[in-house]
Amino acid sequence: MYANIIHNVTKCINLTNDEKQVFTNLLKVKTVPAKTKLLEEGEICQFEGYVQKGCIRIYYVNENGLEVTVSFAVEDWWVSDIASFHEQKPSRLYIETLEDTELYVLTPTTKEKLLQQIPKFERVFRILIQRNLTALQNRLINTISQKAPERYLEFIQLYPSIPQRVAQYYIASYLGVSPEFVSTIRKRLAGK
Amino acid sequence: MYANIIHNVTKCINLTNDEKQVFTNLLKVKTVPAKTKLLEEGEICQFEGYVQKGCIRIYYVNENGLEVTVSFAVEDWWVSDIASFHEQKPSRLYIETLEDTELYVLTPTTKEKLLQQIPKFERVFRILIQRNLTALQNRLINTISQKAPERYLEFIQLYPSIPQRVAQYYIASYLGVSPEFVSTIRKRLAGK
DNA sequence: TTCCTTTCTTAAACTAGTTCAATGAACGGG
DNA sequence: CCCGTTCATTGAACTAGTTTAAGAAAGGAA
Repeated sequence: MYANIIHNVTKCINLTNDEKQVFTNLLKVKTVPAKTKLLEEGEICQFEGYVQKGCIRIYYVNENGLEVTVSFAVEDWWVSDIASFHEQKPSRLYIETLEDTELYVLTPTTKEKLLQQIPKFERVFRILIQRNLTALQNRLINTISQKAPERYLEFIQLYPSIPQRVAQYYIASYLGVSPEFVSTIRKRLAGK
Repeated sequence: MYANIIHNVTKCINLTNDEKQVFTNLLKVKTVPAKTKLLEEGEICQFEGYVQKGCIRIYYVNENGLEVTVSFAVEDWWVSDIASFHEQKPSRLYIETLEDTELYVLTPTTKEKLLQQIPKFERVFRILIQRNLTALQNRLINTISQKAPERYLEFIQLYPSIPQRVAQYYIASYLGVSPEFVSTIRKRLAGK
C-alpha cells in the first residue's frame, strides 16, 4: 500500500523497517472525489500531501478573475502551499482535484512528530522545497524566453499524462495563452 | 559595520551578543568591482552573500543566447544559487555585479559551522528559501497574467531604486520584453 | 572640451497571440 | 435515445509586443 511513497522518500534518505513503520503510521489516507477544493485563497494550508492516485491542480486567481495554473500534481508528486503551511499564514492559492484522488497527508502536527522521531526527514523536505524552487525558476525562465509552441512542447515533456487527462483550458492557463491558441498550436504541431 | 546584517537576521531570530559575535566572525567581507561575475553557468555556487552595498543581477542565458534576468539584489538582499549551493551541483545561472559591491559571504564550510554553533540559524535560512519561493511564484503569476505595463509598475514597486541605477535593457530582460518596448511603456506612463 | 562608445528613443512594418462569434464534437442525465 | 451542457475548433478582426534601422542623449577617457 505504501510502496510508492516509501520508494519516493528512500530516493533521498535510507530508512530502516522500523522507521518506515513510524513514517507510514503518521500518514493519513485521504480519498477525495474529483472537482474538490483542498485549499482556497485566504485559508491556511494544513497539509503536505503525496499523490498516490489522481490528479490535482494548483492555481491562482488574479484581480481580473483570470486563473493561472501554477502546477499540476499527478501520481508520485507532493502537493502543498509550502509557504502557507510552514508559516501558518493565509494562502493566495487554490488547490483542487481534477480526478478522484487518493492522498497520503501530513499535517503540521504529524510532520513535527515525524521530524522529532526521524530527524533525517529534514533532508527530504529540504530537497522537496529546493526542487520546487528550481522547477519554478525554470518555468519562469521558459515563460519569459520562449514562445508558446516551445512552452507547449516542454509542458508535455514534464507532464506527459496531463493532456489526456484534463481539459485543454487548464493547459492554456498553465501556458499563459488562450484556450483557442492551444488549439492552434496543436494543429500546427500535428501538421509536421 | 555589521549593523545591517544583524538587523536583517534578528528580524527572524533573537541573538545574544555572543552569538552575534560568532556569526559575524564567520562572515567573510568581499569587495567586488562592477561588472564582475560571481558565478557562471556550469560552476558550483560556493557562497551565500548578503549585499551590504551595491547592486547585483542574477540571470540565465537560454539556448538562443537570450538573457533572462531572474532577479536583482541590492542593499539588504541575500544572493546565491540556493539549489547549486546546497546540492553542490553545477548552476544554470550567472551572477554578476552591476555596481561596485560589498558583500558578506558564507561558504559551505562557514555556513555549516554557523549551523552547528547556533542551530536556530536553520530558521533564518528556511525563511530565506521560502521567501525566495513565494517571490518566484508571485513573479511567475504576474508574468503570465499581466501585460507588460502592469508588470513594469510592479517592478518599480519591488525595486524602487533599480531604474535609476541600471541600464534599461536589464529591466527589459527582467520583464520579458524588448528594450524598445520599455521605452514605449515609460512614455505612455509619463503621458498620464 | 572633443571624440567615441554605449544607451535610449522613435517610427514603420511585421508577428504572435487575443477576442469574439459561430459551429462542431463529446458526454452524462433523464 | 434525445437533449442540454460543456469543451474544442475555426476564422476574422483586432491588440500587444518585436524587429529593424536611424537619430538623439548621455557618459567616460584623453
